[in-house]
Formats: sequence, C-alpha cells, structure tokens
Amino acid sequence: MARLPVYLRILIEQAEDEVECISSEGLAELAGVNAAKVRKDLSYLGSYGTRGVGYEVAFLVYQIRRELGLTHDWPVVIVGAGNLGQALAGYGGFGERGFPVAGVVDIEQAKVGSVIGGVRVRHIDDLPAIVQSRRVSIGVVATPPSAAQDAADRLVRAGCTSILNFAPVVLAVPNGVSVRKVDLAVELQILSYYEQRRAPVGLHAVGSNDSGRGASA
Amino acid sequence: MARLPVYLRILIEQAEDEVECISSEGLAELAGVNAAKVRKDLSYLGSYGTRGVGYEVAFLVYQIRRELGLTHDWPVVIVGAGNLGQALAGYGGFGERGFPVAGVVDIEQAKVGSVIGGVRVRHIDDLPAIVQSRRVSIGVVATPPSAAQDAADRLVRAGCTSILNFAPVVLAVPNGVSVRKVDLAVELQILSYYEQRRAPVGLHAVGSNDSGRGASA
DNA sequence: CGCGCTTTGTGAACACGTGCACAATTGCCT
DNA sequence: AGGCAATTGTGCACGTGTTCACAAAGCGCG
Repeated sequence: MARLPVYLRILIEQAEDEVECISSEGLAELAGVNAAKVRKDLSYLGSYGTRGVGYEVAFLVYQIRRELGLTHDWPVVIVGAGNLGQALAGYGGFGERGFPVAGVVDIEQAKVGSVIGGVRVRHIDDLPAIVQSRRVSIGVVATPPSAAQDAADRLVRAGCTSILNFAPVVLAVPNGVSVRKVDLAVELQILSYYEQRRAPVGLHAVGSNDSGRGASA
Repeated sequence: MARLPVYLRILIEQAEDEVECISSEGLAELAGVNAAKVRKDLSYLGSYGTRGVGYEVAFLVYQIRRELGLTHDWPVVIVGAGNLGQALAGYGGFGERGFPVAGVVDIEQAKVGSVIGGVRVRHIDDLPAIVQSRRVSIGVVATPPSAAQDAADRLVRAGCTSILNFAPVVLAVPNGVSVRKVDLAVELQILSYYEQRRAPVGLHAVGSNDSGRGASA
C-alpha cells in the first residue's frame, strides 16, 4: 500500500506536535483521503486502535515503520553525477528520512573527485565495492536516458535489488528486482492533459475536473 | 490515462529510429504493459490503426500530443531555488519535452539574482507578473515542506491552475486546480517495503516479488 | 480474385480498490 | 454500575481498470 508512507509522515509530524492520539477521521483529513480507507489500511497492518478513542500515534508510527522496513537505515547509491544526481545527493531529505547516500558514482572521469553534499563522487567501477561494503540494496538511476539501462545492469550485478529510476526509459531487470520510476516530464504531461481539458477553446472553465488529488479549500 | 506519456516517449524514439509502423504488441513490450491495454488506450483516443498492420508511428505521435495538449509549449514556473529547484531549473529535460522554465522564484533575497540553467532567480513577489506575462498555468513547488502551502497559495492567486508538488505535504487548493505530488522519500520507502519483504531474516531471497513494474530480463 | 495470415477493436468476465453503513467495543459521566 | 457518545473494524455493494478471447478488417500471395 502506497499510502502508508504518507500516513507515516503525518503521524511523525503529529508526534512532534505532541499529539498522542488520532482518530481515523483526523488522519484521513490530514492525508487527504477517505476515513474508511485509513481504517482499512491500518487494520491490514494488523495494528490495533482503541474503539471510541482512536490510534495511539507513537504505536502507529512504530507499526508502520516496522511494516515498511524502516526500522533501520537503507543506504542508497546514486548513479550519475549530472544535474539530477547532484541535486539528489545534495538534497538533505534522503538522509533525514532514513536513506543516507552511501555514494555517488559517474562514468566520466571528469566528474570523479568532486564533492557533492558531503559525498565524494567516485568512478562507476567502484560501484560493486560501495554496494558490498556499505550493504546497499537500493540504487538510484540519475543518468541520461541512453545510459540508464547500463546503470541498472551495473547496479543489479553489484547486488542491488531495488532501483529508483529517474531516467525516462523502461528498465529491463531480472526477476526479483524492484523498480520504481519517477518521470518528471510525465507528471507535467499529465497536468497539461488536465489543463487542456479545462478550457478547450479558452471558454469559461467549468466542472470539478481535478486530477483526483485536489482538495477543496 | 497516465500511460499516454509513456507511449508518446516510446513512439518518438521509434520515429527517430525511422520506424514507421508499430504493432500494439511491440509497443506494449517497449512500454512494459499488456498489449490489450495498449489497444484499448489507443482506441480510447479515437485513433485508428490499420488491422493486420499496426499503427503508423507519426500519426500516433500527433494524436497523443493532441490529446495530451502538447501541441504547444507549457511554460512552468518553479517556486523555491534551493537544491531541488536549482536542479529542476538546470535539468534540461523540461524544456526539451515542451515545458520551458519561464522563471524561478524564491522568497529569500539572498537567492535572488543568481542564474540557474540560464534563468535568473527572481523574488517571489514577481510571481504574478511572471505568470501573467508568460501565460504560465503550471507551477512547480520545490520549497521546504513548511513553505509549500504558502507557495501553492501564491501560485493559485497568481493564476496557475496546475501544481506539481515536490514537497512532502498534502496541499490544499481550490476546486479546479490540479495537483500532482512527487515525493522522493515515499518512493524509497515503497522500495524498502519490498526489500524488507524479500528477505525477512536474511534468508535466500525467493519469489517473483517485484513492485509490479519490474520486467523480466 | 479469393484465401489465409496478421493485427486491430471491443464485448464480457474478472480482479481490485473504494466507500458506505453498521455492529462491536471502549471510555466517560452520572 | 449502567447508559451514552464516540470510534474502530469489517461485510457488502459499487465502480473502475485489467485481461482474455474473438469477430471484423485489412494485406499479400498464389
């Protein structure tokens, strides 16, 4: 269930605000989803709330962390030290959320040696060493499209079993390797689709034609 | 349909390789989906292939572009000139795919004036002017979480009707405004979920337990 | 000119995720 | 101690998206 991470983030925020208990309805509103869905998701966890009261925030955080495998850090290695790779390495959000950057590698010698976000860029030939020594199982592909499949192959050979792919290509990987794709242009194209439907000829925009994630004000 | 952009990218690639005609099965394999799904998606476009032959690539590209509203460029404005905002602005992929960066704004005067990817960072107070003069309808939120809602509000007030949100928060927007969220940490957490399920106690990893997007090699 | 091969387009079964509604359970207040 | 209000957990119906399977339709070859 792809909603658990969202719940988790909200619950952690609530915990920081010293909220000890939250109802499914409250959590649903914060997450922008249906209350019944929240309950079903949480009950699927086997997690227990207390009827008449709600869910204990700290306990839920623990349970979701456990379910998501976030009881320990997952170091990630970034392949590709171009614009995107640099941004990802420099973006502090990964480390904070339990995904420290174990290394950044690139195929170009010219990029090797520079330091990004406290991590020195190493050559892609060092990938197996990094993956094994740091026990990395998640690789991030931040290369140009033409190099993405090679990057993925190298990650798999080095022992990574999960790949987060930012390149706009469909990666072929062996069975047992998970791939998730983030294609920024696709997101924009979906938005443009709704934009275009909104006002076909520049006429009065009408209808509640949102992307399915818009919330009323 | 969120798959059209994927088809489009593949078809454009095929066109560059001088492929003139493609079958639903071929396209399906390249896109990593079911052939029947491809046919249904394309027939939903009202687009016509020729039975016994396949689809004419150039015509399909045109049709999908039309459906997605990609017959003209959609300038975007980026709010937040931090790590992510800089990367997005510097990332050439946007402009190439029809989404030129019309401007980058930040609330901090210290960031104003610097040039990123050929675009000068301007103050967020200039947002309405940029949006109106460049006819921007898509805004990108690349701020820290705490500033994201304010950024979204400003975008909406300035006249944007679509928002691509990189901040890990649920944005509240008026009806008629589309929001799409890209949360990098969530993607990693989903991967960690599968990682954790893969080898509960470090035992022999088994099964075809992929994320639903893995392709066999 | 007709036959067979290939591929599209689509009707129908199926699976899945969603949302409602309600019984069960808990805590609180009297 | 008992009743009431609040909230969870879940059976059920519904809508959506997916997949199969097959008829319709075009192309090439004999």
